[in-house]
Amino acid sequence: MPSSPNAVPDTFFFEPPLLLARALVGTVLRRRIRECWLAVKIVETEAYALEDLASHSSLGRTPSREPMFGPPGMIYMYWSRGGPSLNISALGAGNAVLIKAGVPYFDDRSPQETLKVMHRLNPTRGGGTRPQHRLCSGQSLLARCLDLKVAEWSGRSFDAQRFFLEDQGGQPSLLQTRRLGIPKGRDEHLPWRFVDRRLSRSATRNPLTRRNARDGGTYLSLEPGDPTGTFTGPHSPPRR
DNA sequence: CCAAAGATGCGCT
DNA sequence: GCGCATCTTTGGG
Repeated sequence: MPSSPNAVPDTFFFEPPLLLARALVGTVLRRRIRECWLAVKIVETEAYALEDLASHSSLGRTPSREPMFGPPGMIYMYWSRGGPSLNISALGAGNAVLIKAGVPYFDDRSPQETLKVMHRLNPTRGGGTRPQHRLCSGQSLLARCLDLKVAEWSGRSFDAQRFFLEDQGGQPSLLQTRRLGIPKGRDEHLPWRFVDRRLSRSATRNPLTRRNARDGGTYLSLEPGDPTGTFTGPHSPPRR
């Protein structure tokens, strides 16, 4: 028998974007494909805000960006550079969290054999099988291996029948650092990205697996219960 | 048309 | 593992 659904309550999403981004790391996305429940544990997120030059919402309110302005917990998806990306609206109009990377997750509801389905949904360019730790180690890879499409999911809410979020109760040790892919002058140095330290090799480029200058070796350590991070490495430039 | 909150392959260490 | 060039696909201008 499958275990009973354990979706987070709507109130889970009623947090400002930085707190929600932090809270989301370690939670599990459940996605039903026919009779099969796929699951991915989130290992990396980024926060975006209305008054944040990197955010889509800062570019103005349009129909496709409308979910970012909706109530907390709305799904916002967009397509960029050849792939889809999954976001969840946070407390405050225009605020959201980008789900940046994950790892396949298994339990009674989502047994090991579901891995085959995720591999089939997200093959390499040549049709080959990815290493398991790289199967959903990026925002588009994650959306693909859960079969989440912009047209189908953007503007919707989570749904206990097909796609929902589950809190596993763990508080992973995190690092907090700069977001990726933000152009110069667009609030690129805000440390609004959160990575599960233990699973950092399944995240995108980060200070634990890469040493290049774009992260500047600068990050914060966030331990369970810490209200704020502890600096590790040189200081980053101040905002504006 | 083309920039974009990406991904990949390749050459090097 | 790391850095960079190249490929990708779409919506908004």
